Amino acid sequence: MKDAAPSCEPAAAPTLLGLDDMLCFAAYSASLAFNRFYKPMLDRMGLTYPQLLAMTVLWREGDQTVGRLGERLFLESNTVTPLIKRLEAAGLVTRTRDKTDERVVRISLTEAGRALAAEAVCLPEAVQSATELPPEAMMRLRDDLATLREQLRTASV
Amino acid sequence: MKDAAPSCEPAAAPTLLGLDDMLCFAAYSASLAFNRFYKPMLDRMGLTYPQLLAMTVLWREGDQTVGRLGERLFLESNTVTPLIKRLEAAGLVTRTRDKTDERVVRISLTEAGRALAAEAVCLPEAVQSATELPPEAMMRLRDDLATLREQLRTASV
DNA sequence: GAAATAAATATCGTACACGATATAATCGCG
DNA sequence: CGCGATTATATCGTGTACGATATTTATTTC
Repeated sequence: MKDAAPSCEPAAAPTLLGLDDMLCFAAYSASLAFNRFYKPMLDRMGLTYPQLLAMTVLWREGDQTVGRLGERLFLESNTVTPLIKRLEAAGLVTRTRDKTDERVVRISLTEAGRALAAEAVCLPEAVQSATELPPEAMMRLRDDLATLREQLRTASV
Repeated sequence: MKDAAPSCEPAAAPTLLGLDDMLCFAAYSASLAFNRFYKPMLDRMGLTYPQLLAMTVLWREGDQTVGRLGERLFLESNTVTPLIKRLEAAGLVTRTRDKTDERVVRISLTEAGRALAAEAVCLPEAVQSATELPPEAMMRLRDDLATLREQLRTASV
């Protein structure tokens, strides 16, 4: 049986979990907490958190297309397009149509965008000192979350 | 030294992390993945994901004020108020001003709201079968995320 | 007990997420 | 070559998040 959407057949003794018992809420609230933790630093950089992620891809992996950037961030064009337009309006990236395939929009860093990388290197430091999590524990948590994400992604297809 | 906002003093050898090295991105993308994973089930229930969380608190902990609900979800009134108003419009909750303190809005489940709990019990099952994560591993991941959230929260204050 | 203050909720503007759909360019196939 | 299908990006509407601020009610303080 190949059902696309996860279905519900009540278990033997199904229990209604409390908020603090739910893995999804732990991930949700931790993600929001990261956003708030970064906020003062990102404000100084003139970026939002999703914009930081997009810039990170550009800093580390060079020019991107809208589609490729969406693949990296797990977002669709309806989210990426306006985000990139705001980065363009801020003078951090340029958007140019690919000459050989006019459907593709190529995103490149400007000098200002490249320069901003210098201010981003402190973010991991801040996380490290805030959590005081040993690097190995942090890496394990990160990898566990990445695995979880992939399991949820492949399960819902 | 008691600095409110996390500051940045470049480390000895600061490195610009890649997307997949960042714990914050792991949490962010896992949280989005949960949202997408739940979506088909939540659609059948007529709820969004944050609405499910609010309903979960009401199911498990009874009537709530706007403020108390915000504390549980780590959200402010500017997010909770419109969310609850949509639940009210859907006939799942009622909003009544507290008689003894007219500033307070008390949120209560309607019969329809209470009945919806029956459909929510399958969500943990779906997560379990999608991830095939041993209960102990799931609980550890959940608790690690809760700890991380608290560390980020107290650090940014 | 009236003014200042604080507390609880709500409103507004901006920026995501995302389903649905539109638009435009390229590809595939007869 | 032509035309339907596919691909890449963009647009639109709804629902969060959240900073700033408004509004209403309660509390404090003089």
